[in-house]
Amino acid sequence: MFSQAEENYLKAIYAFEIDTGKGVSTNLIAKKVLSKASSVTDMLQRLAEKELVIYKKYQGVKLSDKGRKIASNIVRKHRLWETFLVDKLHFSWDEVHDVAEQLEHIKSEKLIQQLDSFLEFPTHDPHGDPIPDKDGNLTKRKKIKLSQLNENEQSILLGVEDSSDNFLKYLNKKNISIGNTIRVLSKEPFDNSMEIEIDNTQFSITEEVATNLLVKA
Amino acid sequence: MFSQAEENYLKAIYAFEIDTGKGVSTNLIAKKVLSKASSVTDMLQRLAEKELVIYKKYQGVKLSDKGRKIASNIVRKHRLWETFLVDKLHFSWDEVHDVAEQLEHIKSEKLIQQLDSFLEFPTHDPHGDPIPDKDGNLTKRKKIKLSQLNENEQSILLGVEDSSDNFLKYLNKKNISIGNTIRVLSKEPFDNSMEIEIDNTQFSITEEVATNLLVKA
DNA sequence: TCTAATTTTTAGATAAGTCTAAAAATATTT
DNA sequence: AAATATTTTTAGACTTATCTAAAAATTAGA
Repeated sequence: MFSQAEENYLKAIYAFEIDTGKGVSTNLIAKKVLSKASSVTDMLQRLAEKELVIYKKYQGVKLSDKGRKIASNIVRKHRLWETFLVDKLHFSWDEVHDVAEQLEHIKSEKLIQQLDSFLEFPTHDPHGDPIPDKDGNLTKRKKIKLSQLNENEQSILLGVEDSSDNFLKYLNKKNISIGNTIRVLSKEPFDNSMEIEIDNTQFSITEEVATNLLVKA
Repeated sequence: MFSQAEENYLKAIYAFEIDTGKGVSTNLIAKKVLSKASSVTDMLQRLAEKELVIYKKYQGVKLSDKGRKIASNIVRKHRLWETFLVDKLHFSWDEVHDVAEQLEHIKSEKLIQQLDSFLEFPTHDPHGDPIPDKDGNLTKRKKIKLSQLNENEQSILLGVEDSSDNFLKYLNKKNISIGNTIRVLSKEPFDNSMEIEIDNTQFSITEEVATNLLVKA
């Protein structure tokens, strides 16, 4: 079995791997697990010895198949517990994270199996994130263009259609980033522009922009 | 907050205190938490510094009010989780212990509150043990004489009516001890003796014995 | 009651996980 | 491409929780 610390490091690496696909840097992990770079180096060396990660000094780290399986299983547990907390114990979705961080480390095959069944085999957690199955497979999440949302609907930004440098720079300037919740305040029928709100800030975007932003369906 | 190790020691002391009422010995704790006496001494000194226990060298240890509150709260969580596992996730009562040992250390006031409510405020766990309330109060458990059980019923031995030396020696010789599960195989109407089974061993006891054994009601 | 057995404590080690400070490697900038 | 800045690693230290072996205290027995 693995310690909670080990599991947290694997989970952090897993999260970054999904996003980027390449080796994850020491500093990035340090920020995620709230520790210092030197502690991360230590841990990566221990994880490498256990063959849970592939690690070369100064080159960042990747998960081994074994490591990835463990990581996805922790994410699975985390998201099932979040679902439990919201659906059964009436937590609001901003209260669940800390508790799920603890619950995800409980070790019992049967517990997770039964919980999954009790929750009727959910595929997504209350945030809309996919729940990996036992083998780590994720249900591809359906995304729609922001332009397809109606007034007063909101969703979460999952990606972009156009990843040109110019477009990304625009997003950066406007402080729009992956994970943001976007609410459509109003739509202008004559040019299909929309007023949106992100983090309590309101501004308008053109149709061009709205069709290039993908939000959770 | 307290570490899992600390919580486990407090829980162990709490369990013995309830039984005996006096200071708990180092060796007894060591056996309970599966560690060595020297480790226990270490931990007791740390717990004493935090004022969770009253500890004097070679004199055994008692819980402080603060320590008892923490301990009873862990027992509360343990038993609520056991109830959850059996009632909601369909665990059998012999499968729940290890998992509940882990779950009892999850830290969240709200979680326990909501779980308690979700389970409809149970007063006893699946083994019939009382679930302490937030303030550590236990619902006194109802006990009945073994002689009141009918054929094919079973229960758990909770105590004795007659604690004379002779009777206790008899119980010892027959290998009957607190916590044993006793099943009534048959009752003899003419002398009220009964055939019972304990730990897969069958033997008969007189009415006298059966009326002096208290089992869970 | 004095000796022997048992229990408990101390002393010193070890492993996991963390830290700070300094050294080494890599990346950036002019 | 050299100098500077940043990132990463190493070295050494600390804390928690554990252990073994030996010493000290208590308990039990002849």
